[in-house]
Amino acid sequence: MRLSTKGRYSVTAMLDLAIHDKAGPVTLADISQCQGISLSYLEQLFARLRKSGLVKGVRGPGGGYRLARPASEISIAEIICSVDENVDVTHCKGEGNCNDGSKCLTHELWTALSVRLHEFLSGITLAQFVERPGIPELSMQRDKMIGRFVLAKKQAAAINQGVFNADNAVVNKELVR
Amino acid sequence: MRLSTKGRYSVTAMLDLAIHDKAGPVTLADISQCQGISLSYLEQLFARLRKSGLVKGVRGPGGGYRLARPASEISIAEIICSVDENVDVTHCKGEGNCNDGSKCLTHELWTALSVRLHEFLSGITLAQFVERPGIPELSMQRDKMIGRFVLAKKQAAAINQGVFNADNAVVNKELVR
DNA sequence: AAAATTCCTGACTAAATTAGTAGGTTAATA
DNA sequence: TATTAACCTACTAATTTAGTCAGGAATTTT
Repeated sequence: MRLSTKGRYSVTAMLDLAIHDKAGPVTLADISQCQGISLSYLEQLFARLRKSGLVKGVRGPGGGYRLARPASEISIAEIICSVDENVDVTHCKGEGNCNDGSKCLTHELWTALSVRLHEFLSGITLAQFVERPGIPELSMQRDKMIGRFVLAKKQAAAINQGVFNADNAVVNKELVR
Repeated sequence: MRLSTKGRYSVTAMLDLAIHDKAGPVTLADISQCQGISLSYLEQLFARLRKSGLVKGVRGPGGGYRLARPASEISIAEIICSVDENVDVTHCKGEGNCNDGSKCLTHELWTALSVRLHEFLSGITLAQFVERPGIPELSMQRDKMIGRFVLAKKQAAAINQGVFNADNAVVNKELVR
């Protein structure tokens, strides 16, 4: 599992979509302006997100992109994996013979870590972020300044606990079998 | 927080050091051979690890690198951060005005995620990995095939100097075979 | 003391990835 | 029909990654 700027851009863009999900599609031009990423580069990223079934494109005026599924069913791990094609980590192409004929030990250890990391990010959904206290208000404030008019009440009502609860701590402790 | 090949190389190399910690220093040439990374590139990575106080270099014949602290006190997060200098994520240099004058919302959300990820990796130590069942045995098996008889060599040298008493000799004998 | 071994440093190069550009087409709306 | 915005392909520039080279400096063995 890799974590580069590509993944970061995608996650933040998806967050943008999640925040405005109920207000309709979000254009890439808006995201481009708000986050300082070039439009065409965004298009490349969204082409992958679309192929992975994470977003749906809506053409024509008033169109844009929206989440293909509820934000509560889209994990951070999914987003990152869809844009960062996973590279071969091992150098031995899974044949298991790294220079000395025996199984490569440290590579296996790294793989184990990578799996745990993936599990961790799989447990975090877009919804958990968007529903954090204060976020809906901030979102509205920004939209106002830009000129986007979006929903008001429903989001404001969606205030509950913070993003991360005790679940993650459990994952952490289970790391070493 | 970033997670690139640089971080992966460093973590796997540090795992190698942790595994052989009791047998003495590990040379970069060995790691280079075992993991298929170039020696000079490893030297670059280890220069940073050393500056971060994670490893200690031992010069001269029989030298190499070893952990500066017990493996139980070195986290994966530390290793990754020491080689991957953190880039400015926000594009607004912390001034808080991303294009529209208001605070950049999605960037903050990303930062929140990044913090949690860091916490997650900070909770994982090298020792937790190395001490998994079966690992020490595998490690020794591999060393045998490569032709490293580090422990035996060190032990012999130590006995010549009269360091080991009978009890230690027994303990180390078990380690070798 | 000499030789072998290994760390350490800096400058340089090739490959890969990232980021951005340009120029279109298709589909939906007004 | 004109406009909007997704969608697509190919190309380019910038940056990062990975590796190379050459030359020390420190330390142990012989």
